[in-house]
Amino acid sequence: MGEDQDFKIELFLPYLLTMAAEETSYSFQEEYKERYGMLRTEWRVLFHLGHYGVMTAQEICARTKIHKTKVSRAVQKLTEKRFLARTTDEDDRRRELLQLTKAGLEAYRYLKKAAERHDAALVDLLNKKEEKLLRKALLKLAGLHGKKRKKKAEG
Amino acid sequence: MGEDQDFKIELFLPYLLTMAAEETSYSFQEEYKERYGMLRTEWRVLFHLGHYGVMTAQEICARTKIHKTKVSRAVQKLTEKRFLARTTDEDDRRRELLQLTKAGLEAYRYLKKAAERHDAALVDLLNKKEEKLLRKALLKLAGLHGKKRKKKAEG
DNA sequence: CGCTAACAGTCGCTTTTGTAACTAACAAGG
DNA sequence: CCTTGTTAGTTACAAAAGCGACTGTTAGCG
Repeated sequence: MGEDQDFKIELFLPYLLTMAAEETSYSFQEEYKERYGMLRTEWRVLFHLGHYGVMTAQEICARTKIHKTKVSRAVQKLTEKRFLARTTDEDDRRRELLQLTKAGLEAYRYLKKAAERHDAALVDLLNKKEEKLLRKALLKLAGLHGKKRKKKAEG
Repeated sequence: MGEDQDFKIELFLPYLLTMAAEETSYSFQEEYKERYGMLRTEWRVLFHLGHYGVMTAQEICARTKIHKTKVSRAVQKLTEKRFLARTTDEDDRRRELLQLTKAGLEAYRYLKKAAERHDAALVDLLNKKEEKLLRKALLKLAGLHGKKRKKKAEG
């Protein structure tokens, strides 16, 4: 028992990714939590709206892979905070067009800058080659890569 | 509004890491969830005990950075499942020595193999260089690279 | 039209987490 | 021995996530 030499959990990719994600998210999380009382999903929704402009909840779901109930609740919270405004799409009354308010846009700009700072601090731990390959590999693993998946020759 | 070209959330490391972690954890999660009704923390505790042998909850906390209440609850669940046995350390009656039962050890062996399979499938998406640098970079970002374990016999 | 299916988004309930306060055991100084 | 402080682990309660079922709207089809 103990100390098998073969397979260590510390090198298991999902484990390693989770650890790295939690570790690196922590300090940035403080910013949006303390300054704006936001949760992670709220920050993500805010960021997407700031970045892409008007979107529906469904489009945010598709892009982030966050479940629709979670997005729905984040949109509620952001609305309460007066960071976003919702209007029914008159061409399809099921849809709601989401858009940041002025205050939301300000928060977005502030947090974007903060994110850039945090990202730079992290990149600082790596060398150029590592950074480049890391982002590339992560895009692949996250399934956010353009369909570059190699298909296995099937029978 | 929309489409700034400078900074994309998709390239923000904490975001990318979280996405990759969630994506890659999903399929493996099914295994321990469906087969053993385990939660993620339970699997991690099980794995550490299987890998390192007898440990206390506190040692698991230190190694995994999981909060002690979460570990405590995972230990409870694993005990209910008869996957681990606890004995008070008579040299320090605050401490509890945790050890896998036979059933726990079986589950550990099964899940370790499953983890190896999942890891291999992920590595398959990358090339050799990417894989090597990815793990190295992740260890750094996760703050786990300090502990270079010696090959010395276990003591 | 009237029916059924699909979709956008919300609500309610249960499970999990986070946080702080708690118990019990040790340790060190007087 | 007592006091005070620290550590291992648990418990209680509130916040958040997960998941199914619900409302209202559109789309397709006979």
